[in-house]
Amino acid sequence: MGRAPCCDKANVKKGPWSPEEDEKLREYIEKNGTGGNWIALPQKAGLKRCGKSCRLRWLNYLRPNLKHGEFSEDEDRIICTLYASIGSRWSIIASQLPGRTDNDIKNYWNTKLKKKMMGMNPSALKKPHQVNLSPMLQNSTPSSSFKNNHNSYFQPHLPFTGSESISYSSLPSDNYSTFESLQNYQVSSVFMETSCSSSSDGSCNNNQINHVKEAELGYVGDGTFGDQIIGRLSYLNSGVEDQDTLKLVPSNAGRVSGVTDEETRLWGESPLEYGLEEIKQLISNSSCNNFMLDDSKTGEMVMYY
DNA sequence: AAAAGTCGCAACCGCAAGGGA
DNA sequence: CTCCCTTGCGGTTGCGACTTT
Repeated sequence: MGRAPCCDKANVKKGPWSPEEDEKLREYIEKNGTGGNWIALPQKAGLKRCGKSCRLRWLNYLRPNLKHGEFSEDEDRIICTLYASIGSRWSIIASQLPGRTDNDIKNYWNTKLKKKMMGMNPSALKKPHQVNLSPMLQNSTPSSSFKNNHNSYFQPHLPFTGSESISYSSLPSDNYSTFESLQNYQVSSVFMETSCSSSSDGSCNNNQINHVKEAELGYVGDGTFGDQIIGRLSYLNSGVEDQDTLKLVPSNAGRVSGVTDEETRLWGESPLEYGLEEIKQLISNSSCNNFMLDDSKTGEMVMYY
């Protein structure tokens, strides 16, 4: 027995939306809202469309304040940096680009930006596959493990609370060429501000301060500069659990020109500290060398390469 | 001028998660 | 606790527009 269809396929129209349908949908939602039920909406709005289709059309095209047209250099950089950090999690990426939808960004990445960034290195665009990160973490000697400021080594799961800051300062270093040199990283803030979301649900969590409940940290890369210590934060936020990704950057990193104060505010010290060359390298690393966290695994950390 | 190839975007599909009954 | 419904997400497809041969 198959999965129940979300709507009566025989009686719904598919394909491109006509201006009349757009108008009906826009008018209905502006007057009544979505009513929290997309499935029932098309019938109420007098549309012969699947609820999912209505939702998609509204979120990706009709919703107010959507930006259409060319992506700016800044947007390019944000997309590239985030893609290198978290992979194809378009909704998260979209949440950092007001007015852009996940679908927009996904299409833009797949059709233009990927080629723009990686034009000279097509082999870097092959599909990632998974490797298990656990052995790498387990086999790390103490000298190359991450220490927090209580002198304990990080495990893939490291619960912590409050505003404790994390720093890695015990390792020797005068260059960035080795794993050992991943030092002086710190979480610039464990109280992170989230920007207004433009993700496909259309919701908007303006400037909420989320209290970190738990962090999962892992080392991402092969030990060369451009690698990342990347992690995931769970928040305690008035009963609402949410997650975000953090990236630890060298505390002595300089600012990259062109990074706005607004971006810095949104991101603290993190991803936008990269210039285009570093981004390119990160993309290359994340799909060839290749490391992306798979958050579907919790007991052990998994990477793609 | 026409056919073939490529590109870009909108839309669809199916799975997983969330949440209420 | 389980089931079922709805939503959200990311991958994929379809197709019109444009370019090349």
